[in-house]
Amino acid sequence: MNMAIYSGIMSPYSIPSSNVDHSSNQPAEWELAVIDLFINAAQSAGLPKSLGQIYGLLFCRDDALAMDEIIQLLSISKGSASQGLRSLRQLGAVNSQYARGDRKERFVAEIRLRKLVAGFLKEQAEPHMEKGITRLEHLRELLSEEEDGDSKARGKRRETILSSWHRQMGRILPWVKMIVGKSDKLPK
Amino acid sequence: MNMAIYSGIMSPYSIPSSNVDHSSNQPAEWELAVIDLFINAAQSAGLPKSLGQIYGLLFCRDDALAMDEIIQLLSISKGSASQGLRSLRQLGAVNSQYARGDRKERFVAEIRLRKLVAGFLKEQAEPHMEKGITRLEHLRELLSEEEDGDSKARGKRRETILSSWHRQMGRILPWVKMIVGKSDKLPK
DNA sequence: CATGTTGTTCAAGTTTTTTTGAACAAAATG
DNA sequence: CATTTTGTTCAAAAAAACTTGAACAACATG
Repeated sequence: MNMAIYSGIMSPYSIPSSNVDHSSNQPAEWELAVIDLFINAAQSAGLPKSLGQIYGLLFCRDDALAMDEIIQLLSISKGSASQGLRSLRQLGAVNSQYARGDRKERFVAEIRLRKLVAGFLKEQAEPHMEKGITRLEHLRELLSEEEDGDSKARGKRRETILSSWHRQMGRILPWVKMIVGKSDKLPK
Repeated sequence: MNMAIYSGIMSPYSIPSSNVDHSSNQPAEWELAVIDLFINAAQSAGLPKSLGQIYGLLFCRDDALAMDEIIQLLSISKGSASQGLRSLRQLGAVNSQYARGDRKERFVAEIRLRKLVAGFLKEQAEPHMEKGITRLEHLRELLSEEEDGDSKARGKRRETILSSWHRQMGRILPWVKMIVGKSDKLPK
């Protein structure tokens, strides 16, 4: 860690006045508001709070942050930070860098909405569509085993509806990506 | 509970034997599979399991079901049924009917995907977009109070990005409705 | 208006999800 | 290769979400 800064003779809390320590600046009020905004966004997207928190912090900063800085700034545990960052990376919401001569991995937020949406769809929506196919097949199997009668006929009608829904939902995803993709560069 | 059905003495509410009691038919195997499918769909949309369960059951049936039938068929509590049905109605996923001369409210599933998606967006997505506006305003306020400097400038850049995202997300919703709206009648 | 039926509410119980932190692994350093 | 730094894992604790059921409200019926 930053032994040079915190250990030794210097009192633990003294900050070299000439050298502002960007990384452990406590979040400004507006940053806390942004973090809060992302906490809410995450939760409404069915993602854990800590994901929103971490992403929000990184979103606010210009410089990449290391894990220990994130832990300190957000007062979260090592475990949450590690797992949270892994999920965010998987979602494509965070990218990591290695500064040369530095052992720490540092993280920056992906701020292109297109990428964020694409990652979310790929990780969240697509798996469900996949699972949907399997389930529909299972349903067809069960129906084929059913003895002829009202129930079976009714089941077949339902299977038709579900297939149609599945098809239509599948159509939406590419469109969403496309619409968000447009004007990714901030318009003015 | 269904005293009328199960106890012999009270005749007024007994059901004529010639009339098959559709409503308390235990779900067929394929129906259980459909219910399970909706349980999963609900959970992946961030809705409670019981919503999926109830909707799934109604989706399978041609005839409207009363609350006590739902409770019996799914083995859930009165409370869950009542609250679940309320949420489903609010989402526009279920409609209720009153048969003449019957005190019970009976429920049927809305199966037009267009309506389902519209209801979901209206109840889930739109509120978040609204809240987003408020939060962005709050952020602007905080920033206007901030003293000039790097932090404020950075905050303003972030505010610009968030506004742009908000605008773009707002654009998606109508499109989704439109795309799903098309070919609502099952193609083929 | 007493009674039985239907539906709602909400505190308490249950289940599920998320977070924590200590133990462990990996990798750089001297 | 012993030590220090960095990062992961996972069992247990904490928190959040969901379900239950008993008490209550509303209302029709006789």
